[in-house]
Amino acid sequence: MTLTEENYLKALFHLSTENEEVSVLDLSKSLDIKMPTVNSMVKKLSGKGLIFYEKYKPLMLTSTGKRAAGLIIRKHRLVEMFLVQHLGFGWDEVHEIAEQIEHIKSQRFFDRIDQLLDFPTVDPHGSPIPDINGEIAFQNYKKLEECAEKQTVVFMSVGSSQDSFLKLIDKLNLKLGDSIQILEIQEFDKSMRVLVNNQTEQLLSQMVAANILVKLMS
Amino acid sequence: MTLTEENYLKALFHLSTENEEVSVLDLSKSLDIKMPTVNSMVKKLSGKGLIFYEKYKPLMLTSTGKRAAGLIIRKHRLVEMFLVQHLGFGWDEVHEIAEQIEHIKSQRFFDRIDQLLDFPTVDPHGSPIPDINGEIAFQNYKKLEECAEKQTVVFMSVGSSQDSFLKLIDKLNLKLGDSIQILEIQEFDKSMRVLVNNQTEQLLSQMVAANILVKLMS
DNA sequence: CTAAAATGTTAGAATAGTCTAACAAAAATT
DNA sequence: AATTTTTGTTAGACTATTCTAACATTTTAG
Repeated sequence: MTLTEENYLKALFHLSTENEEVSVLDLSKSLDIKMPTVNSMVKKLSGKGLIFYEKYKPLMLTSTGKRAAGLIIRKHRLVEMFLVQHLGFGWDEVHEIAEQIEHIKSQRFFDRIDQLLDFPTVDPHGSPIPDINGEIAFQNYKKLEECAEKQTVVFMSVGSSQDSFLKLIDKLNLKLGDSIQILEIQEFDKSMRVLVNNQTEQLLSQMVAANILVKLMS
Repeated sequence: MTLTEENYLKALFHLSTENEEVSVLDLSKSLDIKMPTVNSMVKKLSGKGLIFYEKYKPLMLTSTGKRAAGLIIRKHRLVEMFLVQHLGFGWDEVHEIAEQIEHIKSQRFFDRIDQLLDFPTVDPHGSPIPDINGEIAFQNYKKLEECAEKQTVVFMSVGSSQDSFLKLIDKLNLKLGDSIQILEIQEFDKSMRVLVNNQTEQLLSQMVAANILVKLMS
């Protein structure tokens, strides 16, 4: 498989997780590649048995395609974890580099990284790392936005990996694993006053709270 | 610069070190790419100011080209070192992977690896790692083949990175840094009986001795 | 339910990098 | 010096991936 094909599969996989149906236009926007190009590539991948394609119908990965995409995402996330844990990069700096390294052709290389990291199950953003079969674990997290006043939750993952969002979370001194107690929700703008790790108070806009994924305290 | 262009520069750099003059044919063989393709690529790189090119004349890198090639080789060798020291690969396994990772677009990535390795000056095969300006240190080593009986020398580098050669050196239990005392040279086939680290005796064919690079004991 | 808007497709062209076939120049050999 | 061999070049074609322009279908809105 070429680098280009891998990128199409990966994008389609991600879009399929986020939306019920994925259109050629969605894929086109997500890859920043014009529709006719996407159209022909989708046909090609359909010919290879990686995508179900019928004219004017939504796009879907076949099980082979899903597995292939999962394996690429696995590599991406392993690399991100490695970059953070062993090369000292910030979680806002690793995406671009992982985007390149994920295409390296060497199973052993990724196996070694997996081993070096002691077989992690999540990446630096809290996203699950697919297993060696490309199977991805379902994570049942809630958006902080949807939680009620007085609840205490644990920060498990982020809903966006946008640079500016990650940098903001850093600035707010929030880290994965932190406990968050919701002190007050403003009726006017749905912003939240929260207590982090029973120590520091922070004010979070609704937009930020929408991208903070949490689980309830067990 | 594209991956392809980088590979042409690197190959030309290596050939220039090995031979007085480098022809289009040499480059063609080294890259396993047909002459007409090489011819047009060389013209392109000449247009970019990386290669001096005149019809029917030997090929030469410009100083810009030399620097660019040096920087790619730097990345390659840093990565090889990393693969051996941190991911536990053997020195016979790292070339192919480094060949891919050397093209990653991220200065910081290689800077971090350099730092993690504590700024190494040689790669796992004893070859010098070019500095941040692509400048490569000259190494004045002798072929073991050319040394005389009774001399004691130190194994500093290998003259070939062929898989089969490296595996043989492993099998002979020879490592960079080992001392080698030449006990006897057979007149018939120029094979050498040597004493390694004052401990084990080995018999080395002339072909092996020709690819073992050494310095005299200081 | 028809018209407009959005989405999807086809056709044809562009670029990068590769090739083969044919020809040209330089080098080696006799 | 003439011929052969080796090396180098040109021309033209192919594949992968991209694009724009034109057209088609589906969906949405009045």
